Amino acid sequence: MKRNTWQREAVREALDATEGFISAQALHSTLHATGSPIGLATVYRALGDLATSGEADSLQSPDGESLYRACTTTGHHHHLICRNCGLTVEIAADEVEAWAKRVAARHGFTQAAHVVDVFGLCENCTRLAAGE
Amino acid sequence: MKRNTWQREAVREALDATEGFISAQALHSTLHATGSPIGLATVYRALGDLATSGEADSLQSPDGESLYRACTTTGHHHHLICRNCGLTVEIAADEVEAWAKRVAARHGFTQAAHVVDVFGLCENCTRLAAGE
DNA sequence: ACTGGTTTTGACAATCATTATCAATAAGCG
DNA sequence: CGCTTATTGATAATGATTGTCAAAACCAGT
Ligand SMILES: [Zn+2]
Ligand SMILES: [Zn+2]
Ligand SMILES: [Zn+2]
Ligand SMILES: [Zn+2]
Repeated sequence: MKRNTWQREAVREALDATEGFISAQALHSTLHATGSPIGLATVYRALGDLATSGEADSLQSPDGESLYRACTTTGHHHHLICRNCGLTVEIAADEVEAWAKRVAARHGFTQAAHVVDVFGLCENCTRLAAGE
Repeated sequence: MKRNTWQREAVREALDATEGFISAQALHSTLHATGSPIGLATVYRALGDLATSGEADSLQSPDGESLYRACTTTGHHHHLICRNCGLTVEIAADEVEAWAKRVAARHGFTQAAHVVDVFGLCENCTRLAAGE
């Protein structure tokens, strides 16, 4: 059976309090900074569980790190992510869903899943970059 | 200046001879298997260069490995990949390109790039899986 | 509230891919 | 052919993630 521990709750809350995607390492640091003695391995496990149960979304950063986020939208969706500050916008893209399904079917592929993410500079970060 | 070495050529050829995406480690093994004494670090460097120069495409496997492929299509495109045998189909997706541009603009994002990949089971692997 | 069986934790070791070092090697130019 | 310098490769270093396993924490049942 699945037990409730303050550690899991702490991870859930820390993730909720985070704007944008964050790595397991970074979340662990954040927790430590606030005085929590939670272990690193536990953070990894909790994030993995949250992702599996669908309570959190996960994706691979361009350099291969796993990033997590507590999403407000419950269903399947995608993300528009600022590569500088991490600001994230959730995107519903029926158009892309249909396309993915269609293209897989056309080539005889089954059990198709897809990775669709857009990375860019948000309005703020664009301004800041321009001011350089 | 950029020099030509048999090592770089060997990597290029091995990549050309490979159907589907392959990791640096795997390509290094393949090369060794054919008798080449090329070093692992060199394979990493060569693949990185090929990817940078646009001669090879790269993407992150679902578990975070960097995979490379010598693509026939020169321009920007995406992939439909068999997660079992690695068979890869190159896909042009103007529809998705337009969508990505549109969604970024709508939220004030600039310098938008995108990751769009479809993973599934190819026709063959689907048959094999069914026969289990 | 106490207890026992089971799950979870966490410090630490182990893995695994990738990158950094740096002395030895080999392109390419004259 | 020599010189200059980019490239190589054995190996160490890094860094994220996972495995280990005894100790601690849960929680259902008493
Ligand atoms: Zn930003
Ligand atoms: Zn989707
Ligand atoms: Zn296949
Ligand atoms: Zn595209």
